[in-house]
Amino acid sequence: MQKIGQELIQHGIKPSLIRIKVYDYLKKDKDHPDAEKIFTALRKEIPTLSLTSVYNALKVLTKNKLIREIMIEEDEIRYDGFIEQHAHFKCIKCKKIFDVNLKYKNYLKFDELKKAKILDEHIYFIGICENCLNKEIVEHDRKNKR
Amino acid sequence: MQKIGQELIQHGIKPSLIRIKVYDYLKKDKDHPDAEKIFTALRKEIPTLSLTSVYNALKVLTKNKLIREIMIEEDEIRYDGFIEQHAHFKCIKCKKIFDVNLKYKNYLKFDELKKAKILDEHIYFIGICENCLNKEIVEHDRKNKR
DNA sequence: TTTTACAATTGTAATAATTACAAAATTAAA
DNA sequence: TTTAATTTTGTAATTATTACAATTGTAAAA
Repeated sequence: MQKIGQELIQHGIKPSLIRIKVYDYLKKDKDHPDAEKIFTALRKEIPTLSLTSVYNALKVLTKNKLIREIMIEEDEIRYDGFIEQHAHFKCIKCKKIFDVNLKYKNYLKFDELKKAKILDEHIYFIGICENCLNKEIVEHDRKNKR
Repeated sequence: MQKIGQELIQHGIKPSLIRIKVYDYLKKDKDHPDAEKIFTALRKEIPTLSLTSVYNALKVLTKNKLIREIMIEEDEIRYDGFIEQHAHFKCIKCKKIFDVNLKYKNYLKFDELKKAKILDEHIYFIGICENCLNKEIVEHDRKNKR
């Protein structure tokens, strides 16, 4: 908690309670939550909390590169408390986003990007996760049972 | 034009005028337009065209994998008439999306995805393109000129 | 050709996540 | 303590996309 405050300061962010709590929450919830989920969770501790404040905190944290926005399907922004290079997999059934470890090459060697300034990069997959696939099989068997 | 109709049929899409025109437009406009831009362009030929119809056509084409949706910044869907594997680079200044040729390995070997069903994958970069970088330099020089 | 059925198109209204903005509260500085 | 600056809150606005019902168009059957 104290340590998180330090981390914010090191990244040029004034460590207000909300910012600390939002960042702390993102470090603990590995499911890549959206603003609403963070809001609902933190409201239990901070009853006066507003959704706008959560968005504000997320914006500041993103701008200072402590967290990352994940845009996969267009109707929501999800947030990731870890900025180390990794990819994502989003299940279209359960909407969960999973981390995917990915040690890939430095793409900057590609001609088209040589003279551009790269600020961010993202790799993601969309599909159906193992768990939801199994559910589908069970469902299918149930319908065709004799 | 006839050929495009054939292509739709081959992908199980009934080749209506709007669907043909939308797909044809996407094949020609390499700037990865959004629905609005397509609508504005095609309206000149088809005065009765509605924006909803453009969205409908784009949905059908996407579902049948003739085109691809590109979600990079959360406030818009851009469309790509080419489904061959490639990445994108979006400039945050001019909002253009560029193609990036990318011959990368088959990621499916990664453990996390072994048992999942992958339907789609996407790689993109965000930054400032060469052209906009140059503009910034010019602007900077102009301010500091002696 | 007429009838019928079905699919495509249109127009309007709804949706909903995010942002804008101004007022209130809090914190830091003088 | 007073003042200034920043953070937080609440409400309203924004806006791309979707839902939906009505209309139009198309193609097959009689």
